[in-house]
Amino acid sequence: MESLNTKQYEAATYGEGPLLILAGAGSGKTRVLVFRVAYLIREKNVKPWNILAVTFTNKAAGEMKERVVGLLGNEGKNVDMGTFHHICARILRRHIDRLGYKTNFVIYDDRDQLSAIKTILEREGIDDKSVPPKKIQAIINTAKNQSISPVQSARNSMGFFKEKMILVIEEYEKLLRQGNALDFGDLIYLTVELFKENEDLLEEYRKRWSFILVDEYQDTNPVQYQLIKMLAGGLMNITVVGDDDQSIYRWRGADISNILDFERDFPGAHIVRLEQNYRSTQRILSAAGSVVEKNVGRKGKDLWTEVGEGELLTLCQTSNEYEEARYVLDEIGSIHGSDDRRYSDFAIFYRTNAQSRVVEEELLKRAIPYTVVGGMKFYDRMEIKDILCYLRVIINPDDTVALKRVINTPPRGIGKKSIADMEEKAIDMGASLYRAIELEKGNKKIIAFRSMIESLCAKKETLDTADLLREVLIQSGYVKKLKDENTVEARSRLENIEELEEAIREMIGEGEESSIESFLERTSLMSDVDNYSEKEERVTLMTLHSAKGLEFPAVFMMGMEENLFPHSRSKDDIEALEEERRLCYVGMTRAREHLYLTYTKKRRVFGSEQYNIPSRFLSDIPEELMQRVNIEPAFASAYSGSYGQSGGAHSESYGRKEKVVQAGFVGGGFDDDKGLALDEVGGYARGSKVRHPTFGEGVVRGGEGSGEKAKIAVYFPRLGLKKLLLKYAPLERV
DNA sequence: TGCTTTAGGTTTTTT
DNA sequence: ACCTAAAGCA
Repeated sequence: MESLNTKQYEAATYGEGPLLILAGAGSGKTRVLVFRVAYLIREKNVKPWNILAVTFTNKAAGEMKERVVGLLGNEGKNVDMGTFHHICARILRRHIDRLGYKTNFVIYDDRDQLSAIKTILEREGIDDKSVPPKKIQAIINTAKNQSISPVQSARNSMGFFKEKMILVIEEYEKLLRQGNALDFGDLIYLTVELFKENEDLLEEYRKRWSFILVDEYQDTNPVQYQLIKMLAGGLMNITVVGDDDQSIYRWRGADISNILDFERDFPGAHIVRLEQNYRSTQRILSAAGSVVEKNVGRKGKDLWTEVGEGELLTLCQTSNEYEEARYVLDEIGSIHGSDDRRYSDFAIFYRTNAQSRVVEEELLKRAIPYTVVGGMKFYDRMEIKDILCYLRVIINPDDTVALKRVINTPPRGIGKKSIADMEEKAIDMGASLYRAIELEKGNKKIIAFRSMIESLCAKKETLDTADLLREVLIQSGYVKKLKDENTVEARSRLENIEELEEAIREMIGEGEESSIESFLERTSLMSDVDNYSEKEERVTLMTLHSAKGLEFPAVFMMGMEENLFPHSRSKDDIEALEEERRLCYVGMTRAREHLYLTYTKKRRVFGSEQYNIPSRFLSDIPEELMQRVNIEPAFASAYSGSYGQSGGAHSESYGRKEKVVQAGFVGGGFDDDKGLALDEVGGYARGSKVRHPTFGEGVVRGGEGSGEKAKIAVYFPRLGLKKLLLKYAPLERV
C-alpha cells in the first residue's frame, strides 16, 4: 500500500475514543479506513471480529475487505463489514424472535411494500385518490427513518383523511407481521427497537464490536444515528468518515446535522481534516469548490492538489438533447482515439434516469460498448420478481404479497372474484390468504394451485435452491408459457431466468450459506453500484447519485439546465437547493482530468418541448476555468463525423431500436438483414459456425462496420439473430 | 377469464 | 415518450 500523508497517518493511527475524519473528495479516505483497520489489528491487538465497519454500498464493503485482506492476509476476512441494512438483517436473523417475528423473515422491497398498501386499500374499500398509496408509503418510510412508529406518526399528522390513513398504516403493519415480512425501514428501525427492549443483547453487541467505523457518515439518517450511538455507547470507540459537502440523501431521511454536530454528540471527539486531493486537477477542484461554496450549512474546507493545473473544463451548449448526446460521444471518440484511453475511462452523468435513453441510442448507433448503472435493476424485472415470489411462497405461504403475485401467473383461471372470496374468508378467520386457500373445498382451480404449492413445499426438503427453482419453473408452467409465446420479448425473459439460475448456482458454488432465505436477502439488498465493475471496457452511464465514491479520468455531466439540475422539484426549497449544489460538487469531483458540462436550449420532456436556461451552477464557475463550445444544428454533421449521414438535427430517422442485453453484444430481434452487408468480418465468413459461451453454437449471417465498431451477426438456433461487437464477442470457431 | 385497447400518470435521486 | 393499470371486448 502506498504510504500515508501526515493527516492520513494521524487519522489511521488515532487511539481510542470518538474520531471524526472530514475527508474531502478524493482525499484517500478508503486508504485511511483500510489502514486504520489494519493498524488496530496489528498494533493494538484488536481482534478482527471486534471491528465493525459500516459502508454505504456492498461494493464499498467488498472493496474495503479486499484491501484489508491485501494488508493482513486472511485474518482480515473476519472483520465485520457491510451496509446498515445488511448488518441489521444479520442481527435480526439471530434475535428477531424476541420481537415476535420468526427468524426466517422475508424482506419487502418498495414495490412489495406498495402492493401491500394497495392490497389493504382494496380490502378496506378505500379509494386510492383520497389516500394515495405512495403517500402512505412515504409516511411509513419517513417515520421509520426517524425511528418513530409509523402509526404514531400518522396520528400526529394533520389532514382530511387522517383516520383512514391511520387505519391503512395499522393494517399494513399487521399484514407484514402476519406474513413475517420486514420492509427496508424495518430492518434498522426494528434493530433499534430490539436493542431498546433487550439490554442484554445490546450489551452483547457492544462487547463484540469494540471498534466501530462508519463510512459516508454525512448520509446517515436519524435511526442509523441512533443505532450507532447505541452500539458505540460503551467504549465510544467510534470513527466516522464523511464530507458534509457530499451529503446527497436528504430525501431518504439522511440528516446532514449528524456530521455537523458530531463533536457535540460525542464529546471529546478528535477531528482530522483530509484536504489533499489525489484525484483531480486544480482547475477541476477550483470549479467544483466555487459551486459548493455558495452553500451556507457547511463546515468549509480547502482542497488542494499536487496534480497540477490541468486543462480547461469544457462547457458546451447544444440545440437539443440529440445534439448533446452526439457531442459527448464525439468527444469520447476523439479522446479515445488520440489519447490511448479505454472506454472504461469515460463516465456520463445525468440528474434523472430518463436522460440515459437518448445517449444509449447514440451509443448503439456507434457501437460503443457501455453499461448503464441504475434504472431497471435485474431483480426488479417482471419475470425475475415472479419467480422469486414463487420461492417466497414456498418458504412462507403467509407472504400474501408474493402469493397474490403468483396465484394467477401464468394465467390459470383464478380471477379477481375467486381471490376476493378467499381474502374475505381469510379476514373472517383472522389469518393470511393462504390459510383460507388451504381450507378451500369447492374451487377446483384454487385446489389445483394449492396442490402445486404443496408439492413444491415438499420438494424444498430434498432439493437445493437451484434445483427447487427448476422445479418451480416446470410445475408453475412459467417457462412453458414463455416458450409457447416464442417472441423476442419472451426469449429475453427466458434468458434472464437462466441468468437467475446461474446466479443461484454461483452462490452455491461459493460454498457460502446458500438457503433460499439468504439468496432472497441478497437479491433484495443488492444495489446497482454493487454490480458495476470498472474492469470492463465500457463507457459508464449513471445518475449523479450513483456516482458517489467513484472516479473517472473523463467525466461528462449532461443536462446542466435549470429545472433539470437543479431539479424543478427542488427549486422552492433552500435545503433541497443546497443538496442539488452538493450533488453537482459530487459529480464534478469524480473527474480526474477531463470535465465536460453540457446543456441544451431545447429538450423533450413528457413528449412536449421544454426550453430551459443554463443551470445556475454553471454561472458559479469562474469563466477563466472554462472554454465554451457552441454546437449549432447546421454544423452538427461536421461534428458527428462519419456517423452524421443523417445531416439533420433529428435522429428519429435512424429507425430500428436496439437494446443492450448483456456484456459484449448488442442485439435482440432483427426482422431484416439490413446493415449486414459484409460477407466476412474479422476472419469469420458468412455461413461459418461459431460458439459463444452463453448462447451456444450459431451461424454467421454477416457483418457490418469495421475496426473498433465491427459487428458480427450470428444466428443462434434457440435465441434468434444477435449482433455482437466483434471486439468483445468471446467467439470461438467450431 | 383473459387478451387488447386505452387512459393516466410519470421522472429526482435508492438502501 | 413510455409504462402501468383499469376498462372494454371476445
